[in-house]
Amino acid sequence: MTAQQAQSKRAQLQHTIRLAALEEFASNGLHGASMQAIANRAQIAKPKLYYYITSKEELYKDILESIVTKWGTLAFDIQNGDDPVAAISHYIDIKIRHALENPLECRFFSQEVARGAPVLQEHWEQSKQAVQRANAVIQSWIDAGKINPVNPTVFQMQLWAVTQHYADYEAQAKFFLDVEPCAALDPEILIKEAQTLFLSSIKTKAG
Amino acid sequence: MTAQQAQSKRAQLQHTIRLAALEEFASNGLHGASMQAIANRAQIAKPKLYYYITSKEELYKDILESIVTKWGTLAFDIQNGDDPVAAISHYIDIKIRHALENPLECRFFSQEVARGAPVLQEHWEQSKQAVQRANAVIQSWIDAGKINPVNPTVFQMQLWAVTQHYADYEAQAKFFLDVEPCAALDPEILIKEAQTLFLSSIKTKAG
DNA sequence: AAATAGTTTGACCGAACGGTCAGAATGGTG
DNA sequence: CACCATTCTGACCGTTCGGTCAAACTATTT
Repeated sequence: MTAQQAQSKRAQLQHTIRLAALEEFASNGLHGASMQAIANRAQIAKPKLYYYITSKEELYKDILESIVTKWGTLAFDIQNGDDPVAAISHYIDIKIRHALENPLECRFFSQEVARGAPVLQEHWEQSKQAVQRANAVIQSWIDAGKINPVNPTVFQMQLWAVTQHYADYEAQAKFFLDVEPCAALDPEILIKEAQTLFLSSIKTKAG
Repeated sequence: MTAQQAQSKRAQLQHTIRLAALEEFASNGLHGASMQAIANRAQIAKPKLYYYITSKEELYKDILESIVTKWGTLAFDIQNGDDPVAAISHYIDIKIRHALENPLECRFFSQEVARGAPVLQEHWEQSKQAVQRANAVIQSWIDAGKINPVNPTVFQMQLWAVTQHYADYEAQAKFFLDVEPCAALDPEILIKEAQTLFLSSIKTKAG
């Protein structure tokens, strides 16, 4: 085995562990997750697991941090500052697809927030800056008469709520939409309906 | 101590236990909750706790059942079948107030759903009937041209997502809205913004 | 006062928890 | 082959887990 192969094998195992931990934390939260269960999911012995991590809390913090970092890049970071319809449509599109494709990350995150976000708090300041930047853009749309007036922060939370919902309440959504638990939700209809909801609410009578 | 006083004291203690368990389960889920922690929150010794309950799972199921029963009565059970604006406005009003006043129940519920709703599943059939009844009403609004066409089930999930959000993500919402963690969110603005969102989306060009 | 019923608790159980460690296996390098 | 670093694991640590029980305490009844 070459050094590259060994490194790749190691990286692969680390990825397997992260996935196993993500599953366990997303289902049961920090306190409810069991290291034995994570080891079982990763199909390794518990001491082997501890060869690759330092502790339960560190593993939890690492995963949370990587989620926050990743999400920072796909925040409501409006590129098309002058076109509200395009910006909001695009955000809803990528956010719902992200929720359907990464439900574990989403539920991990909401588990943390449900606990009062003790670990997350360190990372919130940067999120707040993203929210405030978006607030400024939304406010400029309002001032320019491009959209009906709304509370920009509340509007962003509504966007978050609707898009995140299909990850957090995946089991319920599948049940109500008659989708088999093993099958995937259809993103197209959810995206379309969400876009309809938010775009018709912002449209001015002039537009 | 009279028999009535004893009964009342007993009922009061049972209520204290339920509240302590609700807090613990809402924060940490079924697996993450500790019976010792529940006893501590209720300020009683652990064997005393077990004098009033049978087991952790039974306590969890009892609380979940009482939540589902209570929510069944305030479901999207449209009284004003002929007035979509009034029906939706009223639903948003009571649902957001309920979320702000009972965040623990809401988070208990979403913790259960995040796990895949293993315990909740028994109760879902009745929820589905409520959803389907509401679907019929919404469809009748569409057929009568009173509202723009939407997918009725998705529309209900969007309503649920936005209203439930302020309980599930209470910590985040307070942070972004600059509300102290100990203070309460202002229901009026959240209700108003939610009503604006959903009512402007359903309004027909004719209306 | 004695008997009875309901309530509370210290001490304890086996199991599972997060985590450790010495040593066995494994693999690349001289 | 010997050597060394990396990877892996059986056995184990102290603690906490959900849960029990006999005994003590309190309150009501006779």
